[in-house]
Amino acid sequence: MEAYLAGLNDAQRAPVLQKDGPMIVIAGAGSGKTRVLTFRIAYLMNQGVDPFNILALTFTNKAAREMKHRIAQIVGSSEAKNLWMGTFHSVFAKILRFEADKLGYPSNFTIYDTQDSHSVIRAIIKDMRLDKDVYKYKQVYNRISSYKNSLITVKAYFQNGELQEADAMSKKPRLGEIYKEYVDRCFKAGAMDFDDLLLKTNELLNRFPDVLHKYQSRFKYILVDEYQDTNHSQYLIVRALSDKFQNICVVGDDAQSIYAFRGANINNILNFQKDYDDVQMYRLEQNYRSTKNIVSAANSIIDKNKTKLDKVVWTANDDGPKIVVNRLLTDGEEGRYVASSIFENKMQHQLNNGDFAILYRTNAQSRAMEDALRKKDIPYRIYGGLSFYQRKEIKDVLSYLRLILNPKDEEALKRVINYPSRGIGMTTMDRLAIAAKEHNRSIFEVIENMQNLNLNINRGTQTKLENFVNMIKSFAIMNETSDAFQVAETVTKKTGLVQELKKDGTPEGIARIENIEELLNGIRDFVEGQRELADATGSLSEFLEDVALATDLDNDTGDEDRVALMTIHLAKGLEFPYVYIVGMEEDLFPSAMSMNTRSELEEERRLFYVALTRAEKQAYLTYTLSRYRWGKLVDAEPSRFIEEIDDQYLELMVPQDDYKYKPLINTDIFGDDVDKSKLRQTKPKGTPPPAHKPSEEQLRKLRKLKPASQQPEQVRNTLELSEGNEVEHMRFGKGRVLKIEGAGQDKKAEIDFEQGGIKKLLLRFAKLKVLS
DNA sequence: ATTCAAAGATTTTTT
DNA sequence: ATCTTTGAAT
Repeated sequence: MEAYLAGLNDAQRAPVLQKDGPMIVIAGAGSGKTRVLTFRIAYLMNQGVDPFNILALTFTNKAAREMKHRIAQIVGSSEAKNLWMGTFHSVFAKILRFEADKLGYPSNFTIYDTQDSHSVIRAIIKDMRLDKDVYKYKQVYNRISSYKNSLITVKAYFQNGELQEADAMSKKPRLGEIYKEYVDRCFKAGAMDFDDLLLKTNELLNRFPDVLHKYQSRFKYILVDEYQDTNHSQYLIVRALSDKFQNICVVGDDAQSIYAFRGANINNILNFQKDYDDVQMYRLEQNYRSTKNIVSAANSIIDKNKTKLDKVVWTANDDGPKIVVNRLLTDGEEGRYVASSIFENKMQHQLNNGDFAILYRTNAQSRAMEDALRKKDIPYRIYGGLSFYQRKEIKDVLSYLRLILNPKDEEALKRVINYPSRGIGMTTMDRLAIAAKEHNRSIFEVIENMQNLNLNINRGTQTKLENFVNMIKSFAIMNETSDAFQVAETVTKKTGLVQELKKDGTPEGIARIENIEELLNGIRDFVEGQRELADATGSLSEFLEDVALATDLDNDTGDEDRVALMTIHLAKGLEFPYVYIVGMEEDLFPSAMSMNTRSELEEERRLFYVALTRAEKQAYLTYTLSRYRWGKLVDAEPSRFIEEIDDQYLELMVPQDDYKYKPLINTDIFGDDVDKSKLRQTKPKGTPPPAHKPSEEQLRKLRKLKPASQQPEQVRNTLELSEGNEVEHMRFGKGRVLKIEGAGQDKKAEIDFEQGGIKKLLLRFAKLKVLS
């Protein structure tokens, strides 16, 4: 037996050594599942399997890179290079580019990000003259996205009366039309959205048996990480590809399924054994990551969920300190507490910044944490949120680059045709759009053939349009002989983008120029990096593909020592010695939007489970009494999840009783060492105040001095309803569609509560019971 | 066509 | 509180 296998325990070794056949590995948090995957691939290669025949699908590109790296250490880098590894999206984007012509797409198709998709849908809703308050673009997009992830094409949609009825019920009878138009526009623009990358892969494999056969034969061994978070579309791809050899290994943890909102289907993992013959099931239950306290606390939480596989996670590690729970006055104070605590821990235990993570439910919570860390001079890095590539100035540059490769890319065109302004206004664009539709050509092509098309556009504007098209064409010619960096540099110079920002002169403008410079540096690094790879050249198309599918995490070099700030979703798969979970409050975590059904609430609970199990040595939970939301100070109450943890694992730090009654005259009472001169240095604009100083009104609220009659009535719209033996938690409000899931069965109902109110709800609910 | 100010919406989570 | 959209003025 290979020497490296000695580093595995028995449970881990078993799935590594089973070379062939379908298998599922249920891997508890911190049980070394990445190790198993890595060693399994290495073992396969040592057994003579050509890396060319192995496909490994991971959750992030970073995970793929790291795994590849570790495999390279075992089997040698020249061998490891040939492995197919990456996210579903990146792997199948590559395949789709190769096979694009079969589906009628150009091989250099654009990948629309969510922003682009939103913009297309908004345009459609506008063009169809629909009420944008009824047809909210985000809702429409989500709906379309979920159709695509369930493989419901436009055609299938119109054949399915139930779906149409459901959309009509929610007052969107024309959703199908929007869907059709959206798909048409994307196709005409030579663009695929994220969901298309999976949907079109399915289409490719279904419609072309020879293509299916080719990839089936190629991928003799398939491994899927984080299988609990695959959606139906991904599931079908995996099934199709593994059908020939059935050498399929999926790894996952049902307790960590947190992407149902994105279409992930937990049944994929629960039902895996039914999908293949003779499935071997392995369980990894020993946790190597966390202390006993953390593992036990996490177990006590997940125990509250009803839908789960039987699994007992345990650890041989020390007890460790208890989980510290702390109550703070406001989100500002929460930030200061976390920052001080990190500082103290660092001093006391001689730790690095990188040993700490602050996790939160929503991106908006990062602000308070940032402010506090900055004041304490603790370096941090925020992951996710508005990523670098989504910033306006960066998207502008990228749009030019996209247009060079794919002139049909309408979203890119719209973005830059008049930025910097060239005197091409909305009127002109409207006329071009109409002509494009009429002749079934892209706007770019219409401009190219303006002379022959008899457009109602004056001579001067025509010249401007010609100039624009010629500029893009000249870039395209340059692109044939130059690398991504050279092209991008020329674009920023020739288009006048940077000059425009320089003219602006504001600090924001300067920051944007710096961002563009950073982008150029990034492209240069990318080009150099690509040149070291065998099958890459550093071309523009390679760069754009990388950008479209890269996440913040993927770009993390990890060479800087910083505290990590991220949402819990982003933290999946990561681990840190010290973890702070902030904002443990009702309506925030669990989110107010996720309390309608038990399954949603259970997903929130799994999310909390994920958060807690990121911690190796110690976890901290914080909640506040009031928090700024929508610019207002809103009362908060502790999350039910805190109560759900067995008390024996917790250490409750209740602040001194009189704490909140102290007069809040200035920030000094927080014991904060506010150096005001420094604050001015760090804030370029020179305006912002040191800390949130509460207004008189807020003070009253904090001290609860308000007369009872003036206090806003606390709306407690949580209700427990019994149905059979089940108790459902639910919330409702006026005009809100309430989902009710029946106990363990498939009955589902959606009622529109136009009137709201408890009495009415009960009445309506009674009716519902009769109906269902 | 461009710019500026007022009004209005907005917070779940992401490839 | 912040970001986006809309309308009016230039």
